[in-house]
Amino acid sequence: MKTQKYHHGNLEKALLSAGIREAKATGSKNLGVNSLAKEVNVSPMAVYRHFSSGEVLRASISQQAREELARRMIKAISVETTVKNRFRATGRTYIQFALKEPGLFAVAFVACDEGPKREDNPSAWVVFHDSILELCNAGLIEANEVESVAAYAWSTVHGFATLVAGNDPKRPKANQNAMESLLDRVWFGIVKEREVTK
Amino acid sequence: MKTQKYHHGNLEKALLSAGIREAKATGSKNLGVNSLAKEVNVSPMAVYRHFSSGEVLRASISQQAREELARRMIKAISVETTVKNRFRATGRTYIQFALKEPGLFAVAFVACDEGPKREDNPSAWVVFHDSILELCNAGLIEANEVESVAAYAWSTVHGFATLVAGNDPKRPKANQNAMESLLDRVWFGIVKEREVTK
DNA sequence: CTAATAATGTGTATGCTATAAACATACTAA
DNA sequence: TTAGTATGTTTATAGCATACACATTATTAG
Repeated sequence: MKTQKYHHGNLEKALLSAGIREAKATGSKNLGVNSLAKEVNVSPMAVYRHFSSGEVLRASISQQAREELARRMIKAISVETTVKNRFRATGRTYIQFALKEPGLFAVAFVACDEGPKREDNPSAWVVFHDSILELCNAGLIEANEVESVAAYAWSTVHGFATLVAGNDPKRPKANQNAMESLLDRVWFGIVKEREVTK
Repeated sequence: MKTQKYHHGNLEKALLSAGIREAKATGSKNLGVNSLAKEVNVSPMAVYRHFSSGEVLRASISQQAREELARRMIKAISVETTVKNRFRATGRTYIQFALKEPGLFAVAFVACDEGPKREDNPSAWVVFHDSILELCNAGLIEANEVESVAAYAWSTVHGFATLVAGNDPKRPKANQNAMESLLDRVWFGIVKEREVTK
């Protein structure tokens, strides 16, 4: 057996996995080069063969976290049958992600200047935006409203998720009712008076 | 003249001021114990006479930033004459704070576990919440809606501010129109169909 | 007023982190 | 096989937070 072979095999993936594991457990703490290197039984400098800096490593972990969110959104959408429900499912999934995986969520959306700015694949933003284009195609909103609706709905859901995932004592109560009530209000903010007048 | 006196005079306040200055300039970078100590011409260890750790120092700087936001909200409210406009002014001020002072905004709302959790004074949250209680007293929303409206409106405004202050390429356009359009939608999400039916 | 004490500063030492440079090993392709 | 490339390790440097010992000033009690 060559348990301790010189070359790791797939250090890059191992580091990202370790990062995700740590993020789930403790959020953005413990995502340093040294601690992650130790976690995968490799010397700290080995990390730099795969990531040009600790910041870049963390940016990649962050991207992985966002892509995990996007996958959950896609899965949630797939079982819905109406455009309105698909849209709503993206928001619900986003908030539930923050509730179930607060550490991952925190890592996913830290502001980071670094990183090669690769596009997330899949991208939560794209999934979300597409669900709004669907609303437009279905005639529920006007074409010239798409961007403002996107900014509004994304802001609300992201803000709520941030608050419930955080540890602020003033954070909103994070139960199912509060979430659905929020999504109700988002919907009213999107359709404005149209729904009630028609 | 005793320019270089042994005791500083008011090191605590000087450190907080230096922190706010740095935050305005570069956000949460450069808020380390050493760099702030150097900025006020004092040895690093002197900092610990006033803050038990670097984290506590940063938490205090963060609190100062939030209080600055609260003061701007109070000022903005003071010139408005209707409950609706006062409410709207809190949201507008919040977003403009993020636009004009992105570094300060970032520092104000970093999730921090540390710090003695003193109440902000004045508190942006309290100012905002009070403006919603005013909506209730004016009969624009029901008493049992206050908390859900607060969570919703705070989430939307906070989320939008976070996005426009950040450097995400997907961030919403940060112009005056986008902000007012967002505030319009928030209002529809609050009053739902009541305004159009009455 | 003076001496003890508390408050607030400095200097030095330790251990942690990031990362540069040089060297070692393993994989791959001519 | 052997040269070259990819991927590790070791060692060294520099910065940061912070403990500990000591210095200076401010305050307060006798």
